[in-house]
Amino acid sequence: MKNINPNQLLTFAVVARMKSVTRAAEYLHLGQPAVSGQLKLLQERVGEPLYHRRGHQIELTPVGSALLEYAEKLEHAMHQACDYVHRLQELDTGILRIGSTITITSYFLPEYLVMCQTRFPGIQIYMNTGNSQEIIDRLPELDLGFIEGVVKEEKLPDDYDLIPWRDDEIVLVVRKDHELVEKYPEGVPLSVFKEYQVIWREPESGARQLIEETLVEAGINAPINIEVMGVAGVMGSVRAGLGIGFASLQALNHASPDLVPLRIKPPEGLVWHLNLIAPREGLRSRAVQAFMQICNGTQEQS
Amino acid sequence: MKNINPNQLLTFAVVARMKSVTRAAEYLHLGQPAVSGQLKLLQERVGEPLYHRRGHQIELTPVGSALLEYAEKLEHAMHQACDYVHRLQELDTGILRIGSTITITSYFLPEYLVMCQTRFPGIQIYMNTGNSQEIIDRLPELDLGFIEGVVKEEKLPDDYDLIPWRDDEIVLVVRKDHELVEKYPEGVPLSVFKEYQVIWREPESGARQLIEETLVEAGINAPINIEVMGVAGVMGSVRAGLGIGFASLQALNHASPDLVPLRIKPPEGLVWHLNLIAPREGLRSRAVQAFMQICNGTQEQS
DNA sequence: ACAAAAACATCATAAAAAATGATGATTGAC
DNA sequence: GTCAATCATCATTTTTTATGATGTTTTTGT
Repeated sequence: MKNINPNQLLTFAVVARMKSVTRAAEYLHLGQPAVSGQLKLLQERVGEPLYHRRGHQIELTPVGSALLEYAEKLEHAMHQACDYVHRLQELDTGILRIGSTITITSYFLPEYLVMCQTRFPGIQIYMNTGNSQEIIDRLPELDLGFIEGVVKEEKLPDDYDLIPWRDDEIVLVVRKDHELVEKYPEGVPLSVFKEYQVIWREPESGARQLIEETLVEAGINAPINIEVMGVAGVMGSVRAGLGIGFASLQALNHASPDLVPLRIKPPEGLVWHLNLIAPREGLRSRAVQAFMQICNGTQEQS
Repeated sequence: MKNINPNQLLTFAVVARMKSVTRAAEYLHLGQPAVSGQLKLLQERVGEPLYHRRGHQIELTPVGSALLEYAEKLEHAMHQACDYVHRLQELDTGILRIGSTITITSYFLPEYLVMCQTRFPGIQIYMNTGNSQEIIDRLPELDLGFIEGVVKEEKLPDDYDLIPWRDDEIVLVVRKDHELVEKYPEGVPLSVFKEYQVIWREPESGARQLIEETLVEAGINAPINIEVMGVAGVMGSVRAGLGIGFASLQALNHASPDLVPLRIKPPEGLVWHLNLIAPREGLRSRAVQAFMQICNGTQEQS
């Protein structure tokens, strides 16, 4: 003999509440014989009658009403689950674990995070900051990663894609009164890194790595005397007159006006690419899809 | 698009717990593709992935583990319901609402009630005492009725049957020192009801109705001067010397030895029939079936 | 590093379950 | 007593679910 089927209990709960097979059937968008059949099966499996006809209505036996309590618990649990799924589909809930580098976290992401929170208040966002390698290592626990520069595809878990996001420019950061401002108003040559005291970022910094690669390509060997952690540290040192620094152009937008950006290696400048690491298409949660759309500026409306 | 199916959630719960599709399939006595298919459907309906393969194991996404909580609630509710049904089938639970007349309640049923409680401690018994008519009227709320004498079949709700249970004898009750004891040691004629002061039961009493019918048949017109409620009342009055009474022979078994029974209308005596009113075969709860078997003395062992 | 084994996905097909529509029986109302 | 409403039952069709075979990926053992 077969076991009890949850659907039969759910059907039974509706019938018991409505006290009518016909109305329960309507409620469930089914025909009346379908409901009758389910009830019959349920009673066979329970082994005794759960109700009997009392005129045009239906009356539960004691066993029936005892079973009803369990059926209603089941109904409640089922309702909760459906409700959760529904909220998920409406993006009224969800989790987004983002990993990103210091620079992106500080100067690029905030506006998108705000947009996401505003548009989908139900989505919980967890931020996780680290250098590119750390982010790649933590990918399995992340929904979305943001890094500067390219990563060899084979270094990514292969159900993740590297997707170009935005382009940005690395610029030299100098004090407004620095001689370079007058000397190279259109942009400085790479040689300045050899000729001036440079405030370097930490070795893992994407910006520093780009500069170093570029210098190697140009055959310039620049000494590294001063090294500070983070964009803010560089800016502080530059502002204090310790030397010249470099940073993402975006970072300069919100800096104090006594620092000015100078294009490096004119006329095209030192462009770098910010990339997004996301699960392959089809493996993305709705929250991820939503955030990616926000990042691409192509928001749809609900 | 279809809605979520409880079975899919239950399957998902097992897979998540086992962290393996294959082992979950074994646990559920299904093939592995069946489980894979259910999971696939569930994910389609939820709209995003719930897990991903991580080597040979399975790892839930955040949405997956959130949904798992609901799935486990569902599983728990389902388990409770199945458990209830199972206990029901083992008669470890159940309800028995019995209606019976005063006489049967007091002198016939107790031993069976004790047997039932001993054998099936989980069954709850509710007793309900009233005269035959009251019991018949309350049948819809009862599981089992016990009455004396016959009821016309058409007066019963037609999903109930009248089933002969035991035979009993109505006897005259007199004091040990009463003259009738010596005069009619083998049994008294009906005429004693006319010639002696009789303590009558209330008019609804089955025993009284049987006596009255018998007297009418015999053309004897007996005066009714004293009327008391219940067997115990009759016995008390007889013991006090107020007159003679009548009662079920069974009632005399447990009475004090200063009262003696005398057969009425020898040699066959005044036999009456105790009947049981039960739902039609197939409409009986397991508890009812069990109690009926106890009443018939044909107990099976578990 | 390579082969074998284990775990899961996918597909076409078979089996089982559920829904339907038609019909009959019972009940309550007028 | 007739009519309308409600539920049960049945044969049939539709839908759902499970299966067996096969392919892919990951781990394990040598």
